[in-house]
Amino acid sequence: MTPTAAPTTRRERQREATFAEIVEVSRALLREGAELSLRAVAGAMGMTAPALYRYVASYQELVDLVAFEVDKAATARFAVAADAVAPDDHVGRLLAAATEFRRWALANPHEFTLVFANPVAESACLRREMITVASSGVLFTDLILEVWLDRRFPVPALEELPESMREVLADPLMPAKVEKIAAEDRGLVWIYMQGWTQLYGIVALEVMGHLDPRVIDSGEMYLDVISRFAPTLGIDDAEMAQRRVQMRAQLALPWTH
Amino acid sequence: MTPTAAPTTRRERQREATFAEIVEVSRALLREGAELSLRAVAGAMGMTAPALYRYVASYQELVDLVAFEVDKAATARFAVAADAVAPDDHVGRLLAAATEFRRWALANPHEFTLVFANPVAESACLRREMITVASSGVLFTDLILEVWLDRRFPVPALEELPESMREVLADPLMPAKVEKIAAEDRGLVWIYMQGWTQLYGIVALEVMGHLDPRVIDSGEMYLDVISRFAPTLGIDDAEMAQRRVQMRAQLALPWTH
DNA sequence: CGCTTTGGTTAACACCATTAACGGTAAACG
DNA sequence: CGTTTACCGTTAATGGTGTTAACCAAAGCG
Repeated sequence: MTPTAAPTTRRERQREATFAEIVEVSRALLREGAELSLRAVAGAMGMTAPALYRYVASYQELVDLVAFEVDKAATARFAVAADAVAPDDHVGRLLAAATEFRRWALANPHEFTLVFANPVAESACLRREMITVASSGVLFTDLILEVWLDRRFPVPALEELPESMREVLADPLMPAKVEKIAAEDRGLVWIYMQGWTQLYGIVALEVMGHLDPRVIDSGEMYLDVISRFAPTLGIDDAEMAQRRVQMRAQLALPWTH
Repeated sequence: MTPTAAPTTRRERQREATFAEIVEVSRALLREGAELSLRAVAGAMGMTAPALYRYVASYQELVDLVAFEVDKAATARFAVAADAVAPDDHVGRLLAAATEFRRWALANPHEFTLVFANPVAESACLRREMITVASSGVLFTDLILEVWLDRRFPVPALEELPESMREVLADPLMPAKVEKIAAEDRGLVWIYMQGWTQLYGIVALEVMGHLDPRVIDSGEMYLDVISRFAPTLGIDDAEMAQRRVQMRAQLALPWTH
């Protein structure tokens, strides 16, 4: 999947195999509710804890690694949700991915917390760099770009943006895939950040439970957030009303308990 | 502060004293970066860990207790920030409190995470009930009510709200202080939830670091979120432009490192 | 074949929450 | 006032965590 070079030698092949197994077992562990621990991971693959230190430098590094992989796997789910929509319905694809993001987060709070509610400032540079290429980030930037290429909704000019943001938009750290966007259209990245803030906010709030449980279950606040942001993406009220009824179908939560 | 009854007897007085000390020491511990642990707390007050079980049932209960107290203390800071504004400038007071919320969160990520990024679903009922009377919640509902009593910005009628929300607004679980609001004006609670979602979203995102660091430092995205929500509170663009320059002064972060 | 590197082991350390058994002291009661 | 009792602390022990050190076997390589 991610061949850093040519892993020709047998040693390196086996090494990467067990490395992959470590991450995979870790994911399986916290998918079934257990919490990540070196001993548990090692035990699940017939090893003892200190052996893992031949592969990861510390527990935190394992967490970062798993977080990265979980993000990748989750993003794949968002993508299939988007691809279930007609390919020329770009707004529908974006909304489907967003709704699947919420659904996934509520169904897998552990994973969500691991990836999105773990302070990255404390983690090493490793995590920092990983986030700049976070799969979920590039997916959503892609989907928004897709919508914009279709609808050409107004995008703020660089001049009307906060001064300190211009250099950031010129070379954003966060996702990537910005090269596709012309310099004068970089205001689109600002809109992406706005949207990501909105989506992250409501989903994190719901996952953390800092909202009336009934509001969470109904998903109405989520729909409201999306609806209020819709005009920014060139979606008028009439269209959004229709989109809402579509989205409600996808809102249902597969409660695992 | 919270006399459940008459703590006349000497025993009960001393008991509540050490109880208060436990919470206080806990707060001091994680304020200086260390993380909460029964041993650390006990050690800091010249005791051994098992002794704490005379006061708290479990580690989780201590965490909940401390979280509640941290929220109370932080809310006090938000309140003084609001009170530093002219008492008839209700919007100014609300914005000052919100900005102080962000500043506090970024300066004390540990505390913020403890209070606002801890999944409450997993905690016992204790935590659940506490959140329904969370200090920060009642402060912000009060401030918004204050603005509304002054400006009477439009509030959605119950009929135009999502159907499932009506009973929630009639008797919301989250903050409190809803009794002040007439039944036909309960749409105001919906607006409060919208605003809280916005504020929580951007602040949590910044604290967790899932945003370009330069964007966080500048605070521009925070200002943008507030600005986009302003019209809902009856703040027009011209006024908000003025408010922004006021807010930038308060934005500066007292980095402790 | 011998040497080295790699990948595992066990033992140990320091920390954590939690429980059980015990003791002293101070309040409460007759 | 004396006795009892309940409270508040202790130490000891259990089982969990990440992490390091010392050691050892096997695979790779000259």
